[in-house]
Amino acid sequence: MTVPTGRRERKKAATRKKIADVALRLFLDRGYDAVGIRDVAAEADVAVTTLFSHFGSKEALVFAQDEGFEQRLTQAVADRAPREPLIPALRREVRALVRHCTAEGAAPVWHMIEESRALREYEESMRLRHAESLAAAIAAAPDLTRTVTVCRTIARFVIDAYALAREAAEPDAAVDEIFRMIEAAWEATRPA
Amino acid sequence: MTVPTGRRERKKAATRKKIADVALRLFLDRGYDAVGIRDVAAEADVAVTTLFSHFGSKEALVFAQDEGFEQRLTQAVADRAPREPLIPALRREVRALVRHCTAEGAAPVWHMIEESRALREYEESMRLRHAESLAAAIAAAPDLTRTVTVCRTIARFVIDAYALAREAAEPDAAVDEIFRMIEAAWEATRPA
DNA sequence: ACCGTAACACTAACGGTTAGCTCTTTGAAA
DNA sequence: TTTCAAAGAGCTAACCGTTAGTGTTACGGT
Repeated sequence: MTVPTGRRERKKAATRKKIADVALRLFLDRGYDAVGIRDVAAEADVAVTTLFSHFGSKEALVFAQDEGFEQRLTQAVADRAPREPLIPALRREVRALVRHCTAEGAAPVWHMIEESRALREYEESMRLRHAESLAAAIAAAPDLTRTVTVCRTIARFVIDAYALAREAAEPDAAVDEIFRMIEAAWEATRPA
Repeated sequence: MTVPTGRRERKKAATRKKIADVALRLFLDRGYDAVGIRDVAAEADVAVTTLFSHFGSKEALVFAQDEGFEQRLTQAVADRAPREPLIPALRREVRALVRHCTAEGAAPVWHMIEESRALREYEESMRLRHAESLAAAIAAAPDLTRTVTVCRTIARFVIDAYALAREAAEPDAAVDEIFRMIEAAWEATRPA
């Protein structure tokens, strides 16, 4: 076992962070499409291949910050207080996530994402992965006995709520409105 | 106004069809990733630029067949019998769509789609567009008075149902199970 | 018969991504 | 301490999807 004080890991993390920071700065500065991978690599003073060893694609550079998004949702399910109902816990977490990305400073980034088709597609694909994780977390909760299909369905609905509320004129109200629907859908699956 | 008997249009349609057919054959034969755009163009005896004037991307070649998917959903909403409730009409249509693509002959194509990351992402993106169209159709129905957010939410749920049922072990049963949830969600939004 | 234009073709390039190989650093076994 | 294997990083060169630029042909409306 290696003690977590690796110097390698620190260097690697530093390189990764530097690339992500440089990339975001350039993208916001000149526009996502106007900045090439080679530009980012040059400005971060790394080789193109190094950049791709840290990030799977150009789009991934933009979403490097919001890692843990996935974890927050699954933990909201797993870390509930005993017997706390599922849907309110998820609503609370989704509201927090929506607030986080409709906050002041985040506006330029989300604007950029909506502008670029590639970034939109990448985020949609990310959301699906998150939905799968969430479905697994719901299925694993010992106090919730539902079919696999129900778990996957509710997970998708929750992710939809996040996506839709973010785009709504009044995000908080939209979260409430959509979660009333999700609550009803969940209740309809209560086993006899 | 032009009479629809143009020879040009027939030729164009023939070229388009030939490209799509050749592409699908090659993809199923050698695998999606192993076949390049230049291969398809050469085999269909057209220039690469011609191919791209008919199809927006390599992925679009695969989905050339299922055009009208979008229309079927929006028409299921618009063409309801007077006072026919929304959700059963949508369930009927979704069931038909799911059956259509879980039928015998379609299996190799869907297998190919699930294998390729690019194709999966493309289809997800397509589904989102379909959800937006469906939301517009629901919002435009004169007998359904709901907020914009509710319309968009229900539309997403319906598209989710389609996607999830397709992957389920028993697609028909999954459609029923998910639509019970959607029905409940929709009822919860009934105005006082 | 004539003209405008839509379809198609060709070349060349751009930009994301990867393969192949080398060099250096680092952590740990000998 | 010395040595070694592996991981990080680099370079070159290429592949592949996609597009711009520029003609050329053939059809349809007048």
